[in-house]
Amino acid sequence: MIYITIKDIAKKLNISIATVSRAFNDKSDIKLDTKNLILKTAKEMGYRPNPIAKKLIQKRSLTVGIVVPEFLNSFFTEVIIGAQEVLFEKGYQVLITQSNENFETELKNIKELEDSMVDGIIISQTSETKNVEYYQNLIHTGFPIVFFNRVCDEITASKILFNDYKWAFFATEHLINQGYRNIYHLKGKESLSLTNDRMKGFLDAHSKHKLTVTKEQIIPTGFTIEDGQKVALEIINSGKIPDAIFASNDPSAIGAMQVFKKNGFLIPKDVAFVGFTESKMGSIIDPPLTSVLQPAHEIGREAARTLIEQIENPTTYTTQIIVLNGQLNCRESSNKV
Amino acid sequence: MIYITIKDIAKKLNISIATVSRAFNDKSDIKLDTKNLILKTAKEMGYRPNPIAKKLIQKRSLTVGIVVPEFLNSFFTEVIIGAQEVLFEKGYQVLITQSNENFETELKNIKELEDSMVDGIIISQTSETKNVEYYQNLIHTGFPIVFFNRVCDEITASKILFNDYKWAFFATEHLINQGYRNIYHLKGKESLSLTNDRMKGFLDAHSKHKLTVTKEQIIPTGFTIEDGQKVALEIINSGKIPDAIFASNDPSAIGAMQVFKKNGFLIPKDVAFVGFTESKMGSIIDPPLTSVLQPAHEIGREAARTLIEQIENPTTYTTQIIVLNGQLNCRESSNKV
DNA sequence: CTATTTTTCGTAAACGTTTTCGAAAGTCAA
DNA sequence: TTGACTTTCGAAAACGTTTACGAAAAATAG
Repeated sequence: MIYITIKDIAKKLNISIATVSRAFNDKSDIKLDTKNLILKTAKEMGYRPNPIAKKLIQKRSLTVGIVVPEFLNSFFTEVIIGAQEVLFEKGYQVLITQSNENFETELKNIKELEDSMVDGIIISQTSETKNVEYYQNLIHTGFPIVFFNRVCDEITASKILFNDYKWAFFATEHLINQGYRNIYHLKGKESLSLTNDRMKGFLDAHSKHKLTVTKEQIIPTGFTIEDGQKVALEIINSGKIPDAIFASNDPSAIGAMQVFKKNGFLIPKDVAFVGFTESKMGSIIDPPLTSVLQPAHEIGREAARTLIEQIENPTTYTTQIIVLNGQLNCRESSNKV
Repeated sequence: MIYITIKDIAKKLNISIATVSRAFNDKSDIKLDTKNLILKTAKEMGYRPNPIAKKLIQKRSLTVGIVVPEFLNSFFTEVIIGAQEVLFEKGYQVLITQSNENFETELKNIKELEDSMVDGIIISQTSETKNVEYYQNLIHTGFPIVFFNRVCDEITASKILFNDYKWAFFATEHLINQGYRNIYHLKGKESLSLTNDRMKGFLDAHSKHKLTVTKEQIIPTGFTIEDGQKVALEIINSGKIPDAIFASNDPSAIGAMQVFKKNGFLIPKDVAFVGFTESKMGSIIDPPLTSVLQPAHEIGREAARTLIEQIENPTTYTTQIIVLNGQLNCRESSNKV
């Protein structure tokens, strides 16, 4: 690879490299004629500005990191796509890492991103995140960071959120309105605020309709299909069968539903299912899964926008909490009749 | 952000920056004592080497680009994960772009990656790729590039392949062995070699069993769920119903199967289905979809390995064609009886 | 036509590294 | 002690940009 530099252009035109540089940066102190001449010959010579040299002198990497628990899940993929859209448009490169639901990997990713000198980070934490100290130090130094979806209450930083309480409430109320009375909730890991928000929505929907909830209706679970399968087996083996299950995400709902189906239960006649954070999978299974649609794409875009704002206005910027709206998509899996 | 540089360390220890640099690069011409002293104080001062400066002087970006048609599809996501694993380990950063099955976007991505001065590119082309000129020029300049999965025959470069012919043959033969006789093939876009390979496998399996294939058994289709749905409707409306469908990928198989189910056909009694490039979706639908498993993860790793080899041995490297093995996972969707 | 302002450009430093070259210091044998 | 190596280090250039500063040239005012 042989690269053309501004030096080559300068030499060819018998001008200084400063002038060539000015031509490319829309500076005012250059004559239009020379600017055009430079741009023209640069094009002819096949010049491409070296972004690395630019980054070095400007002391900005024009790179941001994204940390997600995993990206086989279509929700996170959608978020990433949305974020990339606005980041690319603004000239940022994107480094994507996954923590595999492991807190140490998450921290390792963060540190590697720091070593890569990213200008900022967008992150959805693992369900194992306990130690928030590292984040608080980072934020304290003014490092731009935006959280989304999986967030810790203790951390004060910009966050792109979803009203988990409200939509869990609606989802539960939907089941109640359909006539289901013995509803189980598969709740996620304790450390995440969304876990408690969704559970609170579940509980308050019951309260509103004067229904009591017993302790055994609430079952801690993980976020994977396998977690759902495991918990479903336990429920079936216990002999106490609910008439509906509200899972705190789609994969666990799908896993549970699979097992119930396999064991001869009719969906939704015997047991109804509602998921959360609608996934493509949910709509192709049989019966299609009722779920809360999160605006994943918009979450990504909003996170990117917020992060860029923070990066480009380090002094004036103040943290933002943005709550986006969702939608309950009712499908067959929760249709009593 | 205030960064510590080797200058700061040099000043503090009253030595030259050259020596500090040597300490970090395992150079031989430095005394062990001074090296240890430097590393120790560097750590104390919180020094982090600036990767951008390093890249500039070494004239390597230590970055590679990946171009995929989309990454909502779990196959490509898996490939990316595999590739990232080995690339990260070797110190490379990864820039991921998607072409949205659009050739112009694909080319735009390539050019942007070039502008980012990536050291190499891993790519799976869109099904619309027609003009191979740009690639041939690129390859001719010695630019490291590895193709996988979606590949053009006309391009001579390193490729990580799958034996599409063989596995399409096996998949078809499986249907024939099950007793299906009127099998339709949903084939993909012409421009991809895998399209023809899979079709040839389909045809040859029929020949082997002395079955003739009529023209209407082969239907050109796209690669999405929607494409599958559309073509299924057309088939149903035509009134000529096959007893099995071999699609050239999972989403189109899934889309078609959905429509047949909705129209009252029993799977696999009335119509059997076989997909290709096994996806997570295929295993959770009802009935589970028979499909050819491609070693996506390994494809990614192999592509990365090959690319790195090419980047790091520009003179001695010769192009490699690597064919990986797969597996036919027979599930309910193609189980006669 | 001179004085002043404005426009346009070149010089040189800077960004944080790596690396070549040569010099100083240390080691060893005789 | 001398000479010949060997080890260890520093000075300085280089990578390809941007930009502060000042000078030259052009434009304007009087």
